[in-house]
Amino acid sequence: MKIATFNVNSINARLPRITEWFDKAKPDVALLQEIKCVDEKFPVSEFEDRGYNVEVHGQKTYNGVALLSKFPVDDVMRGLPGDKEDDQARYIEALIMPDNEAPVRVGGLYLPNGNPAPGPKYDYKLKWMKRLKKRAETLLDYEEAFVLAGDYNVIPQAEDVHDPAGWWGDALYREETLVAFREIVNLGLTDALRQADSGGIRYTFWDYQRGAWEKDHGIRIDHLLMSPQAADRFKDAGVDRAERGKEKPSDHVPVWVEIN
DNA sequence: ATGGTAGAAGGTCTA
Repeated sequence: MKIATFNVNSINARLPRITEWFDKAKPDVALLQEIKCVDEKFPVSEFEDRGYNVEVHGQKTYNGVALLSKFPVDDVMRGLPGDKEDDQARYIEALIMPDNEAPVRVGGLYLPNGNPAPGPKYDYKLKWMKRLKKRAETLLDYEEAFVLAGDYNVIPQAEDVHDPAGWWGDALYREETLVAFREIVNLGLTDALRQADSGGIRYTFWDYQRGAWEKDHGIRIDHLLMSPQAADRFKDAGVDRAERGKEKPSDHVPVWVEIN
């Protein structure tokens, strides 16, 4: 089963790129972030026509996530538990039920950027990460295969950024962020890209500004974290880097994992 | 030392 995550930076602005990528990459499950539209404006039929079940957790202007699956889905959950005041659409989860493979639960997430740090937006990011940790703990208790994938807005370590010294202190790359991220990973999750043999670890985001793509000034912030039961089924993972060089691209590229 | 770009919405914010 191929599970992909892709921060599309507006589903409607990106529609030609996305449908083209779907037809080529053929993910079984796709988790999309920053769709930037309400549920009613999501181009559902574009994906239903390609054989996907479509689950959307939309929001006007900002954020918004979606889950697309070739297989039947159950237990769909919209929103990350743990804060009733939080009305930002950043999390969607479902149980994927293939016909002749074991089921896999997937969570698609758009973790808050958190800049400027320190400040209220950064506080929100750290709180959100604590809630995500809680959710991961709950899912681990089920002792089943799951993948938490999305735009984490976290640069895990120096090799994941072109200019570590320049980035240090940013909300994506500072001590409290890394501690919070490690607390989640250290529950027993495996970063899929780090398992990939060949060219697995690559950047997944290049800013639109300052010619970041041309200079390969990227960062790795889109991650797929696997539970032990999913990690045992790991086959391969990769980054569809070429998408960044196309016409009207997102500033992120798709990242995927294949499990048996 | 500031602004460079992109998107949605709408005359500004977020990234």
